Order: sequence, then structure tokens, then C-alpha cells
Amino acid sequence: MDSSRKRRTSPTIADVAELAGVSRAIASRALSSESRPVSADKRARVLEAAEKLGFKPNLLARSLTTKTVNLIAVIVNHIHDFSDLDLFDLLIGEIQSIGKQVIFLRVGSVERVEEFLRNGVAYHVDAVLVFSDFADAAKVRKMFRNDDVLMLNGMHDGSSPSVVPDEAIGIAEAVADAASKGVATAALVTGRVSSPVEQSRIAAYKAEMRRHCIKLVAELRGDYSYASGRQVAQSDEWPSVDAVFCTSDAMAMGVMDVHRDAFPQNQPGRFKLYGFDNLSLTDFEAYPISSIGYDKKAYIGEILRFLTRPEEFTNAEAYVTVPTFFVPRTTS
Amino acid sequence: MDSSRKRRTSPTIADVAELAGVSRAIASRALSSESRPVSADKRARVLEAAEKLGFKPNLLARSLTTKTVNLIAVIVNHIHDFSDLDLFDLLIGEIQSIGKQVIFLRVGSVERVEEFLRNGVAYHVDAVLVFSDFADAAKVRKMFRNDDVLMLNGMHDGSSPSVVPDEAIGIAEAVADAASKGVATAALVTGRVSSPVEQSRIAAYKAEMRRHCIKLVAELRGDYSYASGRQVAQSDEWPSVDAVFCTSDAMAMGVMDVHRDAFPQNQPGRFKLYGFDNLSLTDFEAYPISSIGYDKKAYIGEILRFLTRPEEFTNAEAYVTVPTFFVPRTTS
DNA sequence: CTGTTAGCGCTTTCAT
DNA sequence: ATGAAAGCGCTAACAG
Repeated sequence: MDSSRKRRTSPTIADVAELAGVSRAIASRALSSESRPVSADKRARVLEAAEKLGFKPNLLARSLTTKTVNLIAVIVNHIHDFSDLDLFDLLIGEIQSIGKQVIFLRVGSVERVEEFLRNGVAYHVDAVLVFSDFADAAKVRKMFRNDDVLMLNGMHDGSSPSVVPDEAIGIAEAVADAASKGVATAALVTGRVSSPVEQSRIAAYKAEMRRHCIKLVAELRGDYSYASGRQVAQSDEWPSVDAVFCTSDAMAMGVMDVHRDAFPQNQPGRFKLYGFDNLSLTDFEAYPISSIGYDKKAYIGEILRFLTRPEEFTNAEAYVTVPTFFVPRTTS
Repeated sequence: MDSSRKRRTSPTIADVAELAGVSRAIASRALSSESRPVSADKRARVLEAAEKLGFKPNLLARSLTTKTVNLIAVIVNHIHDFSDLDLFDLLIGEIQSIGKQVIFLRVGSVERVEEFLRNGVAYHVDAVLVFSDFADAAKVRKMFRNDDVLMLNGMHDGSSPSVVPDEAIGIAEAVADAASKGVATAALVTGRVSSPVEQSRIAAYKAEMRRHCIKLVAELRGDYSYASGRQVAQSDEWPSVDAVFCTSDAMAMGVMDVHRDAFPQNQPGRFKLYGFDNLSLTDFEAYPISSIGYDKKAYIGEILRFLTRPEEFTNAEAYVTVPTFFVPRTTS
């Protein structure tokens, strides 16, 4: 019956210990990644036995005692939250390189988010990276253990650690660029104004325009998407201005396609066009849109610092900032 | 000291039971999603206690006895494997809607994949969706329990369940479209020819061209990316043909940008251009590329059927196919 | 260095 | 309907 048990389920550390002729504790130590004291020959026997049996530690059982699962939760509204895919690809790669795996939560369309999370594995991960704005910092802090949560959605309230691109820098550079080129009137195409991030973004644009005496002629409302950019650009309210600032590259692409005739190949367009996000798409020849970006490596570096040394994010450094910068292309 | 314990760690079911004045077993039953026999008043007390304590079941501990974690692993090479983000977004949403969460593995740059997986939680998930071609079906089958693995990378070998878009259909339609428009010569821009999927894709194009007496003048090698499309289009080997078939939309976009002058707005181009994947980008005005796509909803529907009723995928139905279709746009 | 002994938090017989 | 008790697989004291 012992063998029948072995046949059904995969071998446990007890099986390994038995085959190696040692106690379970010794087997555990020999198999541990940290160097626990075990005599050389026993360690060898254990390793051999484990190999022979094809032993795979049950990490779930392990986590029960070690209180750590090597699992990081990433919470987003939608996949598109990662305005650039490369960021996501890089992030997962880096997290995996420190031996952790990523559990991915899309809360965009989940009604009872809290209950959903509460009943899932996500509640017991080592850390939570919050890109979604499904809840404010205080609520998230209540839902999880605070020191395990990193707010990446801009919804920090001063008491939750967070890393955020400092958008004001790039915006200032972009508006200064426009001013230096004689822009006197401008339009602003915005996204979801309900979001705090968007609000401060808009505020930054307005402040910089004031400073450079650029007159804000129109403020048009989109939703970050290509389609909304097109819609806005086709509407009756579309103004005649020297420059158009969009709070997303996708909207800028929509604007550009509607006014394609205003942008002759490799020549100054009828108006300057500025996007936001620095999507890799803007490297495509058809959408050479000047944009605002930030150093993804640096950004992810900070996130990884949080994951590996969370204690550095407890107090003063709880609010980390990554500079953004203006990326000139043909449309400006 | 009891209260001190409570303070440090989150409440367990024992705490709930104690507060409700019942045994742990009763608490467990009352909290269970399945309807176990518990008297109404005790159930109410347990629920109230759980609510009051903010009890969150530790699913990892639960999985130790139930042998199920409600976790699905999704293995990809890189994020870009999802040629269309929408697919991924939809997939995760659907998986979550059946109460499971997704653990995301990017194996593109992980050297010792097997070891990496083996040492992670991913090894203990309920099911594995393999988009990556990091290993062939036989090896994957050996790594995981076979009935838990769904091959989505085209690397099926007849004994692993898999669902695959039937690319031959769409390719036949695309080539037929070209033939009907008088195309007599064509070039083929391919991706990584090492991949079996790509090989059969290429074979399908060739067979259809033969059938329609379209002469394959050149076969150029890219790597699916926009950049490689550009590179190929700029090379000396670039032929003068009636049609160019690319095995990815990204490469077609690169080709289009290099030969932008060959594609006047809303008019027949100097040559027909066909992509593959039906990226949502091809709905953008700047890249109106005819392409080959499939019904994402149907595809994901099959994946979910596997997740919810795996027994249906054991024998005859182990190899499921989703039809592809040609999507005409301005470039053809 | 090694083995024994307790658990981790939860579910599940099995009596009652 | 209920509770006691036995684990799930593993690690961490604690004595030797």
C-alpha cells in the first residue's frame, strides 16, 4: 500500500528520506537552497535519491511554514494599462530573475474585487504591485499588509510606498519645445479626467502653457484610445491651433490620421503634435510623434529594489520618483 | 499571548470558530462554497464572525488537502507572443470569471526553464496553458501531468490536447483573393523558420500558390518583427512582384512603410500586401493591411472548455481546431 | 551533524 | 448536525 500511494501522488520528501536512509529533516536540509549543516555523504545520498525519484518539492506546503511563496501579484485594470508592452515583458523577466513568479490580476471587469482577491491565492503573495486604480491607497493598505504593497498607479497618499514617473519634468520640456518654436495657441486632448493622475497631468500642461504664454484655446475630452483621438479630431470643436498636446500617444495617433494631410513626410506639419507615453509604436514611420517617456529600466529597477529590500521603502524613501523626458520626433 | 498572535498574523479559521463558539470543522463547512450540512444559526454566527475578523482563507493551506489551488499557469516566450493584446486580456478575464487566477510565466530568456518551473508555484497549478514553444509536447507532458496541459503553440504531437487555429483556411482564402485579382508573381516574407508552426504556414502558402499558378519569386527571411520587415523590404533582394505575403502583420507594416509611395491613400497599390494575425493595429488608418485572423472568442471558448471540462479533451477531441479567415483591407 | 517532535491553516473522515 | 482527531508536505526548533 505504500507503493500504491507513491504511484498515485508524486514523491514527497519523506520518500526521498526513506530511499536515502536519513530522516526527513536531513533530507529537507540537503535539499534546501541555503546551506544548512549536513554531512557530505548524506547530502549526496539525498540528492541522488531526489534525482532518482524525480522529487519536486511542494512549494505550497513549504510556504505554510516559511510564510513566503515567492509569488508577486501584479494588479492591473486591463492589460493595456501597461502603455508599453516592453515594460511588462521586462518587469516579469526581472521578477523571475530573482526567483519569484508573477500572478496576474485583471480587475477591470471584476465587480466584487475585494471578495475576488480575498478568495484567491493573490491574498497570500509576498508582495503586490498595484498598477490598477481600483482602490485608493488607504483601502489597498487595509486590504493587504501595507509593507507588501507598492502603489504604481499614482494613487499614493504619502503613507504607502510608491514609485511614480515624475511627469511634470517631461511636460515642461515638451511645452518649452513648443514655445521655442513659436507656438502661441494650443489645444489639449485629455483622457479620463476622473483619474487623479490625469488631473495632475492636465494641471502641469496648463501651468507650463501659462508660463510660456501659450494660449490654451480648447480642451477636448477623449479616453486615451486611438478611436477617441480620431473622434475628437473630427468633431466640430476641433480648433485651429499651433500645437496639439495629447495625454496619450494613442490619441495623438488618431489625431494624426485624421489630419494626415497636415503632416507631409519629413516636413514641418501644419501644427505641432505632442503625444504622451513614448510608445514603441511612435518609432514606426507612420506615427513619428513627439512624446514624453521615462527610463523603463530605472523604473523597473526601483520596483525590484522594493521587492528585494522593502525595508528601504518604509519611511523617507516611501515615495520614489523616476524622471520623465521629452522625446522629439518629426511632429514637433 | 493569544491576542498577541492574532495581532501579528491574520486571523485563521480557528479564530473564527472560537469567536462563533463552534468547532473548526463547523466553521470550515459554513465557510465552504459547497453546501455542507450546518445548522442555520451556527452558519450565521460563523459568517458573522468571519466578517468581523476580516477572515481570509489561506488558499495555500487549503490546497494542501484539497489538491487544487485554483491557479492556472500561462507560459509564453515573450509577452509579444500574444500577437494581439486583446486575446490575452480576454483570456485572463474569462479565467478569472470561473474563479481561478492566472500565474504568468515568461520563459523567453530563462535558461534552465525546467528547473525554474520546478522550483516555483507554477508546478502545482491546476492547469498549464502553453503558448511558448520552449519544449515539445512530449517533454511538456513529462514535466507536468499530461491531462493538465493544453498545448496552444501548435506543437501538438497527437497525444497532448491542443487547440490551434486552422491557418490553412485563411491562407487559402488570402491566396485565392490574390489570384482573383490577377496576381501572377509573389514574394513570401517569413518568420523564424525553425518553428514548426511557421513551417506549416509556409507550406500552406506554397501549396495554395501552386494551385493558383502564382509564381513564388522570392522567399525572404524575417523574424516577425516590424524592424525585420523593413530590413527585408530595403534589401537588394527585394523583388518586383504582384503580391507580397508576410507571415506576420508587423513585418507587413515594415514592408508598407518602406514602400509607402507604392500605396496611395485609398487606391490600389503597386503591389498587393497581405499580413497575418489581424492585429488591431491594422484597423489604424496608416496600416490598412489585409490579413488573416480567427475568432478570438471561439478560441478562448475552447480553452475555457478545457479548463472546466478537461475530460472532454482526453481522446478524440484532444485536437481542437478554430477556423481562420481572410480579412480584406485596402492593401489587397 | 543528526533525528525527533511540533506545528503551519485547512479539510475531512469518523464517531457521536 | 456536530466535534475530535488525523493528516496534507514541509520546515524549524530542540535535544542529542
